[in-house]
Amino acid sequence: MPLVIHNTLTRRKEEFQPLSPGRVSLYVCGPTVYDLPHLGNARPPVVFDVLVRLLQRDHEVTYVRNITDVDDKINAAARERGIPIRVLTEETERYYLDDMAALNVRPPHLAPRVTDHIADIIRLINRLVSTGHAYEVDGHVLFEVSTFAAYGALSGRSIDEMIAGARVEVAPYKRAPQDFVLWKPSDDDTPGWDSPWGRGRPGWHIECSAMIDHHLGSTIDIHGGGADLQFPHHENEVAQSSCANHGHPLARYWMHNGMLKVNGEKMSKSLGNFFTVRDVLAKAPAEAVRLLLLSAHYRMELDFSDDGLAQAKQALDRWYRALDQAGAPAAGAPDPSVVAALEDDLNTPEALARLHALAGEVYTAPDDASRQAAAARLRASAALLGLLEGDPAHWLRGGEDAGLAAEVEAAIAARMAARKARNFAEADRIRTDLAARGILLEDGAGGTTWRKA
RNA sequence: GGCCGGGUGGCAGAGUGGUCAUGCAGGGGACUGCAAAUCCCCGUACAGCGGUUCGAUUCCGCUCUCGGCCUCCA
Repeated sequence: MPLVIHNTLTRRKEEFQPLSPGRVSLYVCGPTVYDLPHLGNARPPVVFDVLVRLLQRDHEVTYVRNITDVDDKINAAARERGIPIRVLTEETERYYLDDMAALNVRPPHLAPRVTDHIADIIRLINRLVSTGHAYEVDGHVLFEVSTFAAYGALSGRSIDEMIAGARVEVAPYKRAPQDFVLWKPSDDDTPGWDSPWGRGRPGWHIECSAMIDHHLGSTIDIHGGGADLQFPHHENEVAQSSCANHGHPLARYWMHNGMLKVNGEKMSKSLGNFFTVRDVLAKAPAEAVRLLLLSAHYRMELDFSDDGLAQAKQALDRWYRALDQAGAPAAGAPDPSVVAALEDDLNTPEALARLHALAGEVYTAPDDASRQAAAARLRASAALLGLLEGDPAHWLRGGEDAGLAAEVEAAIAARMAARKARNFAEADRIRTDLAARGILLEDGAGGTTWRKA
């Protein structure tokens, strides 16, 4: 089955064909590092991590996710905290990478920083100025939107509509209200770099165009990001890059993930209704958080709730228990049904339903051999989603607390003896005591096993 | 106001022009000394109103409603 992707450019599903067979270039907009990432910020990395895992089965993937470390919000945050900008951005980048690692997001192949690409940005702007797509006014360089006929194609809006919207910033130096900044002057207290237009810093959108151009070339296969970036960010990227590259399209497939919501509203810094990834990791296992983020289709909105988190944990309990019962998992191949679900525009809910079916096969297997085969398929299938890669015993019984394990085993033995003697009051007392400490016993055909609640 | 995307059983959440999602919760049963786990069975769900059709939750139109973007945003 071929991979099918919903392309924002055409608003329909299309069969994915990379520009060069067997090779895929992917760019996803990364974080602006001024504050701890919230759960909504984690959705694109998790979603596109699954895409990369899927693509890597038969493609050589080059995945770039930038770090934006030049931005006015960064400047403001650093000023507020009274720390150097560099300290803030490095600290925040560290937090971001740690949080993503906790969510089992594999690092991208390249994670370029804007500060390392100022020269590329200046060169790109120069190309736009010299070809008449950008103009300089008082140290500002602006992109002249009217020079790009296809402007609005990605986000599906016309310039007329946007002007009618009248919320576009109308700065006196702009030739037209929809023109946007490529370069702006910096005062002495603001980070800046020397340029043909004086000391200044890049505008918001140009960085991505410059880094894509530098690392991946003029046309990439897939560009991803949050739906809220579709306009103006991605629209402006398209305009800049196309105009700087003789009309070559920036990306052939655009993918946008839906917003994470809290109580029906978009989770966002400005609304203040956000949970940082750290907040959430404090109350649920990281893998449950990852599962929750994959429990709705990536293009749909996803309402975050503690109940959803609890359900995700329950599902993992069931799956890990299946793996645990099957013994040491052998290497396996993913189940075709899971692959097919993911190849259908990353239908993770369907894939998760298949995982439940595979777990059922483990539980109903007639013999050890078929049970292990089913478990191997479950594990390999889940790995495409970045799930069930941990040790089942660790998930169910916790870390290497040998003392606890020995103690529980001793209690289980004592209970077994009481049961043999038909002293059920004593047996139940032992079980109840353990339950009070969060240890649950499960009597199976092969003896009694235990797990943490 | 303009543009875009949703409204599916108690909840979460896929999908389809004509017997099935799936998970959680709930009910019944099996197993068990009892639990837990697991297995089996169980729900006239597709916002409303029209239309197309032999047949629509699925296609079309309208209405209501929720959210996103249009300003920083993943």
